Amino acid sequence: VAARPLYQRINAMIRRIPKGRVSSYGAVGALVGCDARQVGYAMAALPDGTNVPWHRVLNVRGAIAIRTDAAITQRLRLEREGVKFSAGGQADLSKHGWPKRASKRSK
DNA sequence: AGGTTGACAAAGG
DNA sequence: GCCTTTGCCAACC
Repeated sequence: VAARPLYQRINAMIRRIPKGRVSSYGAVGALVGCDARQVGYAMAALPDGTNVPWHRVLNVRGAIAIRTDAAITQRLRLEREGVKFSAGGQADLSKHGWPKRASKRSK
């Protein structure tokens, strides 16, 4: 499994995220066996027409991490999939989080 | 071969 | 409860 580049393993994992759910960098990182930062790094390296639903990946708080205009696109796509955001622009990970068993801490 | 960077996270103040 | 500092580890220069 470790034969492929790390970012490709990460992308494969993110593709596994069901529609209408969101995961976190830390969770994905733990699943692929690397640090959360590498997940974010992999996202930044994604091509535009990628098949990876990168918009389903949020930080551990359930907020969008990116600081560019793409954040707006990300939020819109998630809302279109049924993910609701709080007033502060945060999604409820305990509700939409994935995987469900590995509940993230509500910070 | 070495130093810098970064779509994060957890701990400390 | 918010802001700052430290740790992480792969990719890039």
